[in-house]
Amino acid sequence: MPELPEVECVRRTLAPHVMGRRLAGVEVSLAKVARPSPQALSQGVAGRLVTGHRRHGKLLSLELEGGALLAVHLRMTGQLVPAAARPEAKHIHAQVRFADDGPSIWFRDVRQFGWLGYFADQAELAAGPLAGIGPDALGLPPADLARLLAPKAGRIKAALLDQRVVAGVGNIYADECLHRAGIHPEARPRDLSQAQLERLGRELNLTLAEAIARGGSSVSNFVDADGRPGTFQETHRAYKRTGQPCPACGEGICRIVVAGRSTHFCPACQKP
DNA sequence: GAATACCTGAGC
DNA sequence: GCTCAGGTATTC
Repeated sequence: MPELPEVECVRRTLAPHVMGRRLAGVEVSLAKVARPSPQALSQGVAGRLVTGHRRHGKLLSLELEGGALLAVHLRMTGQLVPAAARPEAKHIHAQVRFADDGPSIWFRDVRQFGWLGYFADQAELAAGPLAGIGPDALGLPPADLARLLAPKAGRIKAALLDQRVVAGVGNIYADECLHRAGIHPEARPRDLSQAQLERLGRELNLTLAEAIARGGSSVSNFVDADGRPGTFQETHRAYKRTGQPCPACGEGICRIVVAGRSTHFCPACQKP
């Protein structure tokens, strides 16, 4: 968290705050959040217009005049908040400033895992944070997901969380789409049918699209770039619902650990 | 492919 | 005061 839907919501709400504005620099108060360094980040972006915005998996990037990019990874608790949202003063590690002296964008991150980076062009981004990353999960044809998963010998949940297989799925949406597809999180993709894997692909697409429509899941401190939380957590069927009834059959939701991650599933709907 | 490190705050 | 939360790089 934030995962693909939350990053997508940040992208969409951030756009009106930054598009067409000229950057002045980035003031960094915690050096490790700046890549490759606070100086290189600030000098790299300074003077450039923001001309576009993209997302690949959980990585957000602003396209700058001349082909350079300002990329942001929110990791666990990162937030991008415009000054208008009156962010809490604590845990703000960087301020993205604009030449028009208008409102800055603040980078806030309680756990300090997230980062902002300057990349000279798409190739540098592709060779860096996007190296080895699989196709974006949003809109991925179910047959493609099935083909990517089919040869995997490990647990299906581990494969979904592996960004090299498919980009953007984290713990919440892995549990949610496995529940909707009726697949046990410890199942091995290799042992599943083509039909089961394609159903998973369809459910993943539906889950991500619904989550985006509801502004994402706010399970810890997630807010979009307008400071607003999402509501998709209200419709979670498995994630963090240990002991509560499965919405499909009424059985109690179970919690186990898979791939080192807390995992929630219905023992009746998701038989091994 | 699994364990560990990185972090801080929430909840016991 | 302890455990847990979890995305990803690193290390076994």
